[in-house]
Amino acid sequence: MNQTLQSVRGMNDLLPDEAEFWELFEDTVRSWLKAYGYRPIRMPIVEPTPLFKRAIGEVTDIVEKEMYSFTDSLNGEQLTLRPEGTAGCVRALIQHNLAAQQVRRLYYMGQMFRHERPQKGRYRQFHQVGVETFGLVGPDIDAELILMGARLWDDLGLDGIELQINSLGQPEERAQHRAALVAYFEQYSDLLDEDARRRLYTNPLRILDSKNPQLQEMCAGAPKLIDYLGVESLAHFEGVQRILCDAGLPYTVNPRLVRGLDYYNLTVFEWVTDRLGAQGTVCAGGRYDGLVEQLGGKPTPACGFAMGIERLVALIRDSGGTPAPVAPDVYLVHQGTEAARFAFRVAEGLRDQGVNVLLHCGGGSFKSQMKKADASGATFAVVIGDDEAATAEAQLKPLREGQGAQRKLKVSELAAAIAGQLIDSEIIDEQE
RNA sequence: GCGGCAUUAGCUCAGUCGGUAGAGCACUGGAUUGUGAUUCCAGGUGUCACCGGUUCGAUCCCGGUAUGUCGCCCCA
Repeated sequence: MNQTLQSVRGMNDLLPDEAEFWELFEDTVRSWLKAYGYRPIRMPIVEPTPLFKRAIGEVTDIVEKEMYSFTDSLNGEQLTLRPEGTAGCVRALIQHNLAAQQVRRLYYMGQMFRHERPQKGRYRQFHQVGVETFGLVGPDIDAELILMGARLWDDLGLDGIELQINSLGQPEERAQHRAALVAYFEQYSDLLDEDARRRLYTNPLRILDSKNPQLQEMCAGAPKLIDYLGVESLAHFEGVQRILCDAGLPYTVNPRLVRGLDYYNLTVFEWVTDRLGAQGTVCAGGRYDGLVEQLGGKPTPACGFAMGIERLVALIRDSGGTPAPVAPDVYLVHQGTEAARFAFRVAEGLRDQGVNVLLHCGGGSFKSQMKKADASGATFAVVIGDDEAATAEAQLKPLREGQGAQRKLKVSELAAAIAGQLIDSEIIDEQE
């Protein structure tokens, strides 16, 4: 195997079986979004590096060590392959003044790039569906975004995905809590392990997640974020929960749920499964009211989430979802010079009438062509030799059970006969 | 970025106590020269991931690299 001709580590090819699966997933996602009135937007994969530094935060792991950043050698611009979609979406919103046009609900799907060590469910090029809303203060829209998730899991036939929610409050509330938390941990600095010491000033909230049992005991008494939330923040959080309760959607309030990106405030949520090992989060999001202004736009409240497509597709696969491969209606078998010329006309004529035709190419005996017809999964073989070509006829041979014997038909009758039998067999399928 | 495990035919895998390898599936051809799926016959495939070391000799032992996988970090 030639080492130089491999895909980049963590960036994978999707072969036809897998790609068909993805198309099915994408179809489901699009009709789900349409049901909620969301409209598509497509942003570039490459954006100016400062966009992500300003949006995500200079001191986050993503910006510090995971971004594919480079200098355009032709003009010296600092560019980055997008590590997430929200920043670019907000940039587009501001640049085209979409908020003024009452565009409030948007979605996109596409690849993102983070230079992490690849693992199952975590790749350097990965794909997200992003859903963003602008100009809506919530909590109704927060709850809508959460409820949408539940419907999608249902549409995809998935269960066992659990909802966790939390409120991060406003930045000043969070800052007060963080200061109190650091002060608390400093009191017990002799108890902190190496890991916790490192996080004390970078990410003190993560200390609460420590698996060290001694630390867990001490953490139980640590200041809680919810005690630092003001009246308005609490009311917002309660408003979200009320709608979730009204909808009968079960959830867990996880006070330790935080986000890896700096721009979130108030509502945050995650949909989590225990079936994907270490990468259990399939969908996560929350409110980011300050981001639009932070990036130079007019103050605009916003809320959204992102789903990991690789993770969701893996879940669907694991739960046994394997779609039937896409098969043509007809495999067109032909032999002879005149038959070959005629076959092209027949194939195009059938396609004109809505029949999916795989035209045999490359010659070979009838026998070998029939083998390929069978392997293609086609419902029918249409067989044309020079005899048929001479009389503008074709043999219509059913390849599957219960569809009768081979018939010789005028080419002009072919499409109708195929359509008729396809409908008949669908009725039979439904009765079964 | 850190640690554990793995890497043999297109796919799934077996195997050699160190003497350069096999099965199933798939593929190709044939069973009276124009017809698939079942059956029968025949056929081919691999630098045993890559680079180096030990050895008379390595796919098997050792080291490094690459890729995957599990966990950590972090995250969708």
